[in-house]
Amino acid sequence: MASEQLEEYLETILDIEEQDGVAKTSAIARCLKIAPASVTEALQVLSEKGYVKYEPYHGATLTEQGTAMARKVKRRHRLLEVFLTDVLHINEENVHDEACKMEHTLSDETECALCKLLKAPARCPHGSLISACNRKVESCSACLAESESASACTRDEPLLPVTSLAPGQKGIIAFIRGDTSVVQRLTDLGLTLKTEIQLMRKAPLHGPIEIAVRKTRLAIDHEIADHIFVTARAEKSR
Amino acid sequence: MASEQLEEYLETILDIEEQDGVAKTSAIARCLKIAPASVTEALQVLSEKGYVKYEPYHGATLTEQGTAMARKVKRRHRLLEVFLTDVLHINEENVHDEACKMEHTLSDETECALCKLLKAPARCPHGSLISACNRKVESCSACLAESESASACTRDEPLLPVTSLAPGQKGIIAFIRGDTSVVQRLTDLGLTLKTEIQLMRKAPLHGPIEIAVRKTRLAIDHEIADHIFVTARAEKSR
DNA sequence: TTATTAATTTAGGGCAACCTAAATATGATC
DNA sequence: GATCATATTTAGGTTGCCCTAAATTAATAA
Repeated sequence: MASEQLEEYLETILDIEEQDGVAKTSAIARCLKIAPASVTEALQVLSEKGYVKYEPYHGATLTEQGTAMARKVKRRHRLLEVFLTDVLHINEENVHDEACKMEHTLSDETECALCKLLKAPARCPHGSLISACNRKVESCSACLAESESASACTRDEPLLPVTSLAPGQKGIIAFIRGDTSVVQRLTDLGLTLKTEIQLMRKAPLHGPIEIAVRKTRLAIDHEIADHIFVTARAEKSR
Repeated sequence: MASEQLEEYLETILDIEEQDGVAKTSAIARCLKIAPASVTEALQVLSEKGYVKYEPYHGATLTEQGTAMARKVKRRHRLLEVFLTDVLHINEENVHDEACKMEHTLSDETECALCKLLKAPARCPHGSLISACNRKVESCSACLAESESASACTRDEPLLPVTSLAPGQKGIIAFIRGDTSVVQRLTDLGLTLKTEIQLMRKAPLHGPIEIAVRKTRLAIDHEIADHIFVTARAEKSR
């Protein structure tokens, strides 16, 4: 597990990476308001710990492990934002900072309980997608059925929101965010677990996306798409 | 403001002080699982910052400022415990540790919002009394009336739970925990704001307490007593 | 291709919190 | 009142994370 500060670095690197492809020292320094020299040090540590691939003078990119960790923290951050906004009605301008402080102290169990309380929200108050949790479940019904916040196996393969696929890219549906009603709605469209789907086209700015399922094409709203998560490769059956 | 670690020390010192009168180095070290030498260092820092009165070789006691800070953190801890238990249904054995981590990252605004959400609970799941907040309000109605979590003036005089008075000690009712219905109930008993009351006798183990109001004596349940807070001295009118 | 500029890293330090080992004070006992 | 066990503090060291200043590398322009 990384320290709170390293988690903060990972989150920032994820953000920058998503925009620029690679996180340069100066960009990280600017985001975190930390001297570039300190960032270099941190990158060396993160690299040793296996969270980033760091090429001196050429910036850093997250490893698989680093991406997973960064996404986990981001998920917590966004869940907290939803909680602070919808449940506690905290002033909008304080929500981000407050979530930033709290995100590092949330256990898996509490994260899961919070997710249940908020009914597995898809987006944070600022409209960013909340990633799937890393419990090995097929839909949120599994969580909602639990009376207590039990611990479950964690996923061994990373889950991608279908909207993050590149046009032409294929994925296997592996998790549906929501309860049985959402699962049912998707089933009606032919979107069931383990089905291979291909993303055809994405309308910009949260518009509908066009996908291909079993040679059928369909366009789905992003509100629905936000509930579909895929694995990039087919699940190995052994 | 003290660091998270110093807050942790203050909380511990409060606990020990309430039991033993003075917090010895070794007792603090034992509670926090930290080497005694490190505790000495921390006490020196806390003393410099004005949070404790520290007599080398004789332990430390909280100053007024230190007590206020320690109580504030404790209040947050207990509110969080109520939240984790009643709202999130976190496993009992994890509640304390989780609250311990979160208590340091809670802003005044969030604390207040949480208090409203939980309807100003009087006790944590382990039965310890939750202290009053430090907003300058006469009862919880003032908070509940706010649509947003506004910031308010803070109290300049510390508030004591009536149950913490020593037999014979007097106090002035300064805050009633609860909404108008609680205030009404207490008014019916003659317990209104600014009234001087004297604690006569305390039954052990959360039993009823006997108080004197305007020459009348009455016995009140601890469930009711938990809602009455007093200031030790009469308010200065200027 | 070389020179300059800008980004980055290295060097050298500081501070907060922790540690262990050694020194010292306290309080109880004879 | 001296002695001894125990508690406490001081000394000296480590780690994490930050800083500034100096050195180095990479990118760009002449």
